[in-house]
Amino acid sequence: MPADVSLATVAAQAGVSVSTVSRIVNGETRRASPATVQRVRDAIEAVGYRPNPAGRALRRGETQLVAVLAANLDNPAMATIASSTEAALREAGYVMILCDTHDRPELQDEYLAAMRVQRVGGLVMIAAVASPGLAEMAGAGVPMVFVTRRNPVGPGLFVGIDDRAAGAAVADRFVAAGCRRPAVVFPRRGSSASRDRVAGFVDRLAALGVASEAVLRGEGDGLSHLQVGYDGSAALFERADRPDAVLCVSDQIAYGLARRAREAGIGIPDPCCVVSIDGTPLNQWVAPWLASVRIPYPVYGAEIVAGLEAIRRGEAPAERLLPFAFG
Amino acid sequence: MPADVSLATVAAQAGVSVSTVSRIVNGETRRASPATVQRVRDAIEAVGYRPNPAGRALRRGETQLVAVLAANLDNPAMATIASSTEAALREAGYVMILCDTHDRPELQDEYLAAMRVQRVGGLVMIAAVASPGLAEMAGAGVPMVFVTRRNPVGPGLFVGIDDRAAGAAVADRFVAAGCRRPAVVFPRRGSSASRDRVAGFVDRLAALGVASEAVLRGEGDGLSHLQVGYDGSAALFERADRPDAVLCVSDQIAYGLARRAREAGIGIPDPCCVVSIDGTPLNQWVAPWLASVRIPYPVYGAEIVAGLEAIRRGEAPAERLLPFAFG
DNA sequence: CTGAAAGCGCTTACAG
DNA sequence: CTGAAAGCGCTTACAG
Repeated sequence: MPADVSLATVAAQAGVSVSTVSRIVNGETRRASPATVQRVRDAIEAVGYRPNPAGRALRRGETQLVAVLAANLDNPAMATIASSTEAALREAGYVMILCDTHDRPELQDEYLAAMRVQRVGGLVMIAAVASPGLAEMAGAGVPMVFVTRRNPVGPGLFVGIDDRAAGAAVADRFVAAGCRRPAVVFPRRGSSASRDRVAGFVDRLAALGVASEAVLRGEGDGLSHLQVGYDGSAALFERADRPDAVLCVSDQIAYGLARRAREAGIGIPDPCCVVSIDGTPLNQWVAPWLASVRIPYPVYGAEIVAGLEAIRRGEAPAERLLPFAFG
Repeated sequence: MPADVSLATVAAQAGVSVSTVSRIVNGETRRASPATVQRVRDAIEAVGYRPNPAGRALRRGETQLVAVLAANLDNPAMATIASSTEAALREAGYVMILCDTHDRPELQDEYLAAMRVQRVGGLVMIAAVASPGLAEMAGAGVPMVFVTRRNPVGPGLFVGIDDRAAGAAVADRFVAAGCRRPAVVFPRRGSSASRDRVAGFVDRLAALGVASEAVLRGEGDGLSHLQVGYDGSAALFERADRPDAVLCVSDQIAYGLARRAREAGIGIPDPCCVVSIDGTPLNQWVAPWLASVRIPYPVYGAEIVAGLEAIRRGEAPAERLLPFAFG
């Protein structure tokens, strides 16, 4: 229905000027008489008017578009964040542009530049990677929020969990369960999130009397956490003194580890229990043997949008740490 | 870098009019002298000019935006399609807007209307549902392609596989393997894809001597195929004459069935072998017991964009059926 | 081969 | 309380 109805159409229908209609469309109602407001609203309704975003964007120098740059949409956790962000943005009147950077700095920069040209009203970086353009962008005045991973090249609003605390919680559980040989599997070229989870785990174990050197570490390379888990756990399972409890810093790493365990004939959770940090719903279906720290990804969207709007209002960007829990 | 550089900036720099610059930017080079073309190109380079999409959209009445409406981004197959579509669109100079309809007609219509207002240059419907607005949209002249599910309310360009043939291929395999009690699990309120897979399976079995009545059917409700598999397989496993071979019309249904089998203490693939249609990479990691017909989702993106551009060129929309294979 | 001008739809000082 | 006018950046007949 809206296609050729412009402000002018409404103005003609209501018998007022386009200026007046524009003001009312934008909520500037107190400067108009109640009768006019009503007449204009009726006219809008009657002709089915919806503002043309191009006209508005041209004038304002900014669109209702918000770009989400995600490192890897094939990762279910990121797909869930993207999905919840989409819903929250829509709710708030924005439209989501989605870009998959494949964790590659050049591609991230290419997108960043393209989104600048598009005059997006905000930028959501899910697992951002360090890149020249990222630093530049921060200075451009576009509201930006960093999800899951902190801004690798500067300050910035962060939405995520307390990663150190999550790692520590797993350490507590292992010790409480009487595990004797804890291990952790993580990506070698890790993000702030991975690193913090590992550090929180190791530090808490140390505080509880397990020396850092006694904690086995399995590192894997590559973008795919499935592969990281598979590769990173290989050495652990070949040892004579195998671990009896392994922390995987993501669900996908746990899936990769499970495949390795299967091939090595090692049972999970007995004799080796596995805990991951993510807690994606899929676990219950395909990995019932897996215990997890559950991250509330479905609520990330709302937090991200709230953060974006806080920046837009000029508030000082404060971290938004969400609660996690075993489950 | 581009932010306040407009056609006028370039024109001043090159010492020509904006008309001339505009033409050259748009590839209209043969009407200009080679010297001018060169001068303008240098100027563009020098000032880092990139056309402002808002100005262009306002003038042309159409943007470089293409909207992808997906029924459920939490479904890995759809996430993979979305991801490959994003890459192909970017390659072709478009920008992807992503919307999650949650398989709900009202939400789909809301998005359709919003995308119309945005003046998107194309619409990609991944698993579209029937809705009033969908029929309307077809008449609006926006290029549209239907992925996975055919247009439920009319004609339209389809990108997918030959679903009947995929079902039939599974029937062939079951018969060749000497299975005696085949079954199929599918969503009760299914799409064209589900229905065709089931029909292809049943018809081929009939042709091979297994009467349609002898094929056990498990149906499940709801949007989640995980749940569909869990619910739909319950009755199958309670029977005295349990199936020895089950076709699940999607990977997720197979995951759901597996959970049920686990709880019922039934082994897979022995005594009951399971085949699904999807063949997502995750299978190898979390469901090594699962055989699949593999659908080449990573190439969907390129096909979708090719289809969009064919429509745009005014070609008659022909189906684009992609090859599938066991693996 | 090139440029001046109109107009896409919107917002916003400014004048009244 | 309301409107005329300018201008955001672009494209495209039209004139030369």
